[in-house]
Amino acid sequence: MALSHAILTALIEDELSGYDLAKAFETSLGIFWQASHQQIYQELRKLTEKGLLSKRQVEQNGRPNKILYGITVQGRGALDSWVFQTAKTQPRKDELMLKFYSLNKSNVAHLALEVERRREQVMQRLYLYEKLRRGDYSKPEELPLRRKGVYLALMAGMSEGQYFLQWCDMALNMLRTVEEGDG
Amino acid sequence: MALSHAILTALIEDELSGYDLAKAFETSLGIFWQASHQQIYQELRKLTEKGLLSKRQVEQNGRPNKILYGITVQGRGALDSWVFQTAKTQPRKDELMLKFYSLNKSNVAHLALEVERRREQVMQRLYLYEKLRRGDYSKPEELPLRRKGVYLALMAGMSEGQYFLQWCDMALNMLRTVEEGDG
DNA sequence: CTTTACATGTAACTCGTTACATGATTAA
DNA sequence: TTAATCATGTAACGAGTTACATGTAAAG
Repeated sequence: MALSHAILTALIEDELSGYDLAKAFETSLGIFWQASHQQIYQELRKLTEKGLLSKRQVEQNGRPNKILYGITVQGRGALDSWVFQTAKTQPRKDELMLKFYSLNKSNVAHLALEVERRREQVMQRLYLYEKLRRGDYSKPEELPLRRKGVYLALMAGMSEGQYFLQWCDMALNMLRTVEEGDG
Repeated sequence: MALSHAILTALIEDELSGYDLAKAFETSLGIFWQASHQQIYQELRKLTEKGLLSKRQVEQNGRPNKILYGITVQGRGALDSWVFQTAKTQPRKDELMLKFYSLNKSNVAHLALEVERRREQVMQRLYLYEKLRRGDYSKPEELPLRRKGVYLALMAGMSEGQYFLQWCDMALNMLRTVEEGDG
């Protein structure tokens, strides 16, 4: 049930459209939560029906009109009490890692390729996070409290990425040694 | 659709029951994939219907009879070709990290507590992984190829856990400073 | 002329969780 | 006698993905 809370979280400081939210899930919010626009629009409807969000149409010229959603008083209440509920450990799933349990002579080259591809993706994410860090989060000590929280999430995302890059290098080394030795 | 492949993966070397599989998802396989027994039994039925698994009853005395599942020739084929399909990046979701975007004076103490609890859970996982590493994976160079793959997954799980412990320490430090400063 | 960005939705389906359901054996 | 381990399932619901559906404007 955390998508609803992720959306409420995104609306703490600004009113956003469904489209804006979809982008937010690709950037800063996206460090630890993602959602497709299809999921977002359905959830926005539910949250509005429950009175946790308000909506208003915004006319635009040269562009499609949009609907801006804002968090209501009840919405803030729901978000605040959610923070106090104990989060259960998020299951960690990764298809690529699962594939390594099937490592054999015929797929070792392919898996090396997939690791390289994934390494590239993680590098791009890290580049994005680094821009955020240098931008709004360059002086963490001086940030208001809420932003310090976002900073901590950003740091978690960055160090996870950095460890992954190190793992990639080790794995690629091992895979190449195996390929040469067997190949 | 990866649960089916996770199950096939677990059966590469041994025949296992649904119950055994549930345990496997809590230990070595569980590093990067988890599933409940309810999910497992349903998936076993589907895989058997598709001819990717075979099953046989095993009579036991003093214990309930069990059903052992084994991978069929078609099952191995499906697993092998799955490895060659490009894995899409697994979305990374974490409710606890999401909560940090709502950090404020009234919840800072609670979030510190949740971080401590999570730290403890991760420590326990690391302890389990360390036992595995010292056991079957103490000499990675000498492992057969498939086991080298499992070793790499294990290393990924371990370094992810270790980064997380470091992050916890940094986060707890920051949260305590804030509590003192504001409290 | 083609792609990207802007903008919002529905329908069908699959995946995953929670609750329900049962029952024997062993260790504390 | 209480909890843990062994052992297998169904039903209902909620979460998430994929496919379908439409249309304008700006940039290359």
